[in-house]
Order: sequence, then C-alpha cells, then structure tokens
Amino acid sequence: MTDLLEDCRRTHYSKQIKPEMKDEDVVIMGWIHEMRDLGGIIFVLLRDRDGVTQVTAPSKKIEPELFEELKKLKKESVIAVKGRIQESAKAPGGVEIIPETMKLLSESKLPLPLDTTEKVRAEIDTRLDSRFIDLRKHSVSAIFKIKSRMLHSVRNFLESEDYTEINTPKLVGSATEGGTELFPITYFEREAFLGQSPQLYKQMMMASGFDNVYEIAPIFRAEEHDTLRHLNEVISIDVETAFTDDIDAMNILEKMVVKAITDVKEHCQDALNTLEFGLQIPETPFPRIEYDEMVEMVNNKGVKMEHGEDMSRAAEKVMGELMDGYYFITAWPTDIKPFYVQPSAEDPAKSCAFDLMYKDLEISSGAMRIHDHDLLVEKIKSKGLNPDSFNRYLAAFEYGMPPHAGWGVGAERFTMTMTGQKNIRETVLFPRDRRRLTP
RNA sequence: GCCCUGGUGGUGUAGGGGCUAUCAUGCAGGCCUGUCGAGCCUGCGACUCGGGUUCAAAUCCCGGCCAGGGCGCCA
Repeated sequence: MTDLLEDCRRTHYSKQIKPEMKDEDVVIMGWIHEMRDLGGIIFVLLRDRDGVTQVTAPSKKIEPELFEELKKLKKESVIAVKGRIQESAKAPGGVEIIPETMKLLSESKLPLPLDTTEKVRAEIDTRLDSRFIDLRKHSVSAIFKIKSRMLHSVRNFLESEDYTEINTPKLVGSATEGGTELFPITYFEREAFLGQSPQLYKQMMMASGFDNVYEIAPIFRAEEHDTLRHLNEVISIDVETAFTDDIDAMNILEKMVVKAITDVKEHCQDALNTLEFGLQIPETPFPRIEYDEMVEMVNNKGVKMEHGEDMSRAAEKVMGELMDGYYFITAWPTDIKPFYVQPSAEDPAKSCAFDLMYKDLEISSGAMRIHDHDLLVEKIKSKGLNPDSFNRYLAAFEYGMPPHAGWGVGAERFTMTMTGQKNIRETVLFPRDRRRLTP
C-alpha cells in the first residue's frame, strides 16, 4: 500500500483554488464529501482540511475508464484527483476540476456512523463515539483551530512578557492539598494520585529565582459532576509571578485574555465564520467587583445569597445577566478560599483572591499568595490540614521566598467563550467525564 | 450523588397494550449531462437490557445500563 501514492502529491488545498487559475493542472486530495451521479455527468465533492472542491466529470469529456471508476466511489473514501481547473459560473465557488486521473487511496466502509454533510444532526454522545469522523465536519474542526491558536497566542504572549515555561509532575504522592477529590493510582508498591493543580509546585518555583513561570498542562479532578462546564480532565493555563501582588496578577491576566482574543479574531476568521460566531474584543480594564458588592447585586435580583457563601449556580446566572462580558470578582472572604491565599492587610477577613468571570462562567481564579512561612503553617492548621504532610512545600518558604501571585485559566472554558460553545465537551477532542473514558 | 425527562433502522425522529411500526436522511438497484439540501422509481434496515403484570408488552410496572436538562460537589 505504501507505493500507492507513488510520486503523487497534493499541489493545492480547496481553499487555494481560484477561478483565475483556470487551465492549470492541480492535484487535490481528501475525502468524498458527496457524490451526485446524474447519469451522463458526475459531480464529486472533495473535502479537505479547509474546504470542498467540486470535481466535475462529464462522460463525453473524460476517459470512459475514469468515468466508470468515479461512478463506483463511495462517500468518505479518500482519493487523489489530478485535473484541470475550469472556471464555471455553474460550479460552487465558480471553479471546478475536470479530472484526468484519480487514485482511490482508501475506501470507506458504509453506512457511516455519522452524517458528515450535517443533513441529519447527531447527538454529542454519538459524535464522541466516532469523534474522528465528527471532526471531519468543518463546524467541529473550527473549534480546535481556534483552541490551537489561542494556546499559541497565550504562549507567545507569556514568552514576550519574559515568562519561563515549566513542567511539573502529574503523578503526585499525596492527597494533602485538600479540597477536590483526587484520582488514586498505583505507583509501584505505593498509592499515588493524579495532580489536581500545579499550585504548590509553581509556588515552590517562586523560591527558585525564575520569577515568572507558566505551565500549560492537564489537571485531573475526581468530582462526580455532570454538567456542561465540568470535565474530569482539563487543560490549565497556570501562571505564577514573584515580587507581585493580586493587582499585578489581574493586570497580566486581563492583558493575556485580550491578546488571545485579538489574535484569534485576526487569524481564525474562517473558523469563526464557519461557527457563525461574532467574537468581540473586550475593553480593558475589565470591571472589578468586590465580593460584598456582588452579594448585594445577587440579593437585589431576588436570589438569596448569604455573606460568606460561595456562588451558587443561580448566583452565577444572575451575575451573567447583569455583566455582559469579562469581569473580576475580588476581595473574597478569606474563609472560603484555600490556605495559601493572602489575607488583606486592612481586613484579614477579606482576601487577595479574585475570580475572572465571563458572563455566568468562571474562567480563572487567582490570588496573591502567603509567602510568610509561619502564617502559612497557621493557615494550614486552621483548615484542618496537617503541616507535616506539606514539609517539602513549606521548606521553600524558609530560605527566602519573595511575595508572589498567580492564577490558573481553564483552557476549555476560555475556548468556549471564544467559540460560542455551550458544552465544554465540544472543546475537547476526547473528553473525559463522569461516564466517558473512551475513545 | 439528587430531582425531572427520555432510550424506536447506521443517523435524527413520529407513535404509545393487538398496526404490515411513521417520516427524513442513509444504503442497494434503476432513470437522468449542470448538480450544489439534486430529482424521480423500486428495494433494505429499528422498538436499550433483565425481570414482572397480561390471552397479548416496543407500549404498563420494577430494576440495571445509558443519555438529555437542572442542581449539588468543584481547596
């Protein structure tokens, strides 16, 4: 099979074929999107990465053998066609290819598990079972082109701001960070866990002299949630910066968000058009609302919320109606934030923690961290955790730890806001949720 | 984990104690030289699984599994 291609190589993608190129010979390769056999003329719609090109085969104008081969083709088979570009007002896009030779590179089995032409829509569950075919739909691949560009842009931005990319372990030895449920795994003769967050590692890096670090990597949460905005494996864009506070952290986050959106809007217009999504570049600075004020806003809208509570789903929805784009919620009560969050100097009941929201969706949370060893130990105790199990982490605070701040952005939720998706599963190639572990 | 709703050809659906189980798309065959959601003709293909009620269950009841929506959980 390896010599099937021989010296045949693609010369153009569908998108590159223009009417001005008439009479040129080209080789296109891709999947058969649709076949329209009218008897004396066959139209083969050939789909590749970015578009669809019509191959037009009139029986009188091409070799009879080629005509018969084309007649036998099946949907979603992979072919290479060499042919001449013809300008035609009757063809989609004003161009078509008159075939000279055709190679069948891979024949598709039928029936298909999904309709790639989207005449009959399929449910997300069916689509995920056959994700590789689902992704052949340009309306699906567009989401991942945007996600790719967003991640690229985030890296570019952070590198330009003098950040160093780091990699921290995803196999961790203890569940002592507290809070979320962890996935236990077998690590030789011991028990270990999948990392829920690079939090403690990126803080330890603050004692290393790198100053600005970031990591883009998966995090794992063993919560049995079953919603449109939670998954058990997601990509976290994590940042930590030394000699800074929460205000600096919010500023850099805001800058990164705008930069990524601007970049996607500039480079992914085709994908955005395919999704029919009008991406708006948000204005800066993003509104900053204190927690106390938010509680008041929620209660004024008739949704009950006690001071000191975390946001309920109903509270998030109310805020989503009141605030149209991105906004920060700041000055969270220290009590409902993790042990490493710095209490405010003026009022220790308030913290230097913030959340970045997009309408009713939490995109990021961050904070200035405690860098004082003794205060940190005290906070660990007050949360009912054992400081002994944080030995290696705490040691980093004993030999010169600068003040620092950071945040983590959920890459998939961020992608949802850039693509208009309502289900987080749409933004992951092979999502892992409560029930799904394959493919 | 809780509440509500559901599971019917490959895909998406209608129906709802006894029907030849609806429609679209698809697939197979036929006709057709400008299709572009091609059209027309013929055919193919389905009641989630287990138990129960009943003369009779795809339909009613119970349970499992799975899905959709909502919530909780998510330092």
